[in-house]
Amino acid sequence: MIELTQSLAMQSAPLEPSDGVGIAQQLCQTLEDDIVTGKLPPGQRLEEPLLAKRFGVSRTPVREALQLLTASELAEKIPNKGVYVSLATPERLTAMFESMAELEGMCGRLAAKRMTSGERHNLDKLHHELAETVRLGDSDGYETLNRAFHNTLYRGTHNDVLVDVTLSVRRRVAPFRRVQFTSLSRLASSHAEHQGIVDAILRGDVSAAEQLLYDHIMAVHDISQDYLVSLREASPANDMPAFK
Amino acid sequence: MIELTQSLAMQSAPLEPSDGVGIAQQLCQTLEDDIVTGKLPPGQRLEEPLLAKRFGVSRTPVREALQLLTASELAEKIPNKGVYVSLATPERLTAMFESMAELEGMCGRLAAKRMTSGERHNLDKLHHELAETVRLGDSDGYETLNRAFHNTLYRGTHNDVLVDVTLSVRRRVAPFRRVQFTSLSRLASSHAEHQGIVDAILRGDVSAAEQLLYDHIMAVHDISQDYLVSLREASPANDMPAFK
DNA sequence: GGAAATTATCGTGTATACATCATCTTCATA
DNA sequence: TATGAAGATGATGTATACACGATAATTTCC
Repeated sequence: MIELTQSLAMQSAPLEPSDGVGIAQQLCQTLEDDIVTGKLPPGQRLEEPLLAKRFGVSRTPVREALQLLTASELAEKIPNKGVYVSLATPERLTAMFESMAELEGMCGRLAAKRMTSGERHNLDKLHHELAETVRLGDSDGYETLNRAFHNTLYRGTHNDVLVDVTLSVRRRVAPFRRVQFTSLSRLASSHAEHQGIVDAILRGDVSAAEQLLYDHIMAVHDISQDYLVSLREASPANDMPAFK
Repeated sequence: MIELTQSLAMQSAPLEPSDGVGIAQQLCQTLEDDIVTGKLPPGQRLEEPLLAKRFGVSRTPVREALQLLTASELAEKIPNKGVYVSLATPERLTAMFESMAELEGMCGRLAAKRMTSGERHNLDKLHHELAETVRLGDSDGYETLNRAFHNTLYRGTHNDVLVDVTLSVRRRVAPFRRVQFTSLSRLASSHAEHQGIVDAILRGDVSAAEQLLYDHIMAVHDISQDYLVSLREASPANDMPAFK
């Protein structure tokens, strides 16, 4: 737990206030990245004074950033108790995965119906670029391109609201989905699943696209479930207070 | 526009700081109600100093409340420009309705599969209570019970995340969905549609439940679209600045 | 007289200070 | 020695003050 506290207390990037937008947004982005990448594990407490010191700003933008995180369900705010990185229960993780799978399936069905030929081509192109990262065993590269792959699918629905909703759920599951990329064999099977999805989209098979995407998401469920259990067992998360 | 400014400037409820929770949450709830009920029309600007004066609090909780509104997409925050009640474009309204319809259909499908007999009984009971409000022409009562009816459906999925997502989208469309209840004939047809939905749920017909709920939501689309157009034509909303 | 530049005003973004609440520690008493 | 209460400590919730940026009006110059 010491190293975690250190990582919170350590001075970080200068965070120039005269950037494109406010400091709070930058803070939120930074914290979000740290949460998704696991630097800030689920259950970790986020104290305003520490973060303020770390980034060399006052408490106000920190508060705002924490509020943004809370709004996107990446963190939990407990009145008079503090803010904590969200730590899901196994049941809630299952619920998140099922929702994600349903949403991806929905997007796939609509995308298979509505994507322009240009969009379909882009998807296929990303799929081939992903093949290269699999061959190299480049899990970081795969993760990045995989995100772009799915984003392309979402946007293929031509429904901005649906894109927003899907992205918000994906952000919530991201900290738990991420572990799949540590396994090279999972990388390969993920890519194999993509193949079927791309085929279905290209031939406009709405049912197949929906079903394959649903399965594609649920395939990661068990892996993440194990990861979550290990987190809840041996982590500083156990001192996370419950709601009253 | 004068009456709008007045409604913003007028002193309101005392807003005791020692309530159950923080002032910001109360503020957010109040503003949300005002937005949904149309007291604050889409496009209306929300200025921190005005709201602070109105509620007799400082700018800090006001800022927090506006941020919460922004997070739930009920308001838009434009850097260095202010916060405005969200005013959808016709395209975005269509996207919202389609998303809502897809989500309701999804919930209906899962609910038809998973609801306990007790839950199915509750749904049927609510349906009969709704019949009474239709007979009386009580549109306010219908709106309240209708909300409970759909909530019961969502919870029937036994998936908390899906419930959250669906509720968040419903909040976003609420200001535009609401106009349907002003027409008594729409009240009657809405209830007639519920009949088919309840039947499908009770007999566990997942496909019918999904399809009927999709149609049930989309039936309101045209009405709301007309309402939106009338809003955008004759409202102070036109001075709402665009993103840059 | 018109257009452009400058200044004044207003609102947001950030920082600092104060008040309130919760928790932890300590000391006294049974 | 154990238990409970009271004070100390620290974090959150709120309020006030200052800085920056934008917009609009006025003035000046062409």
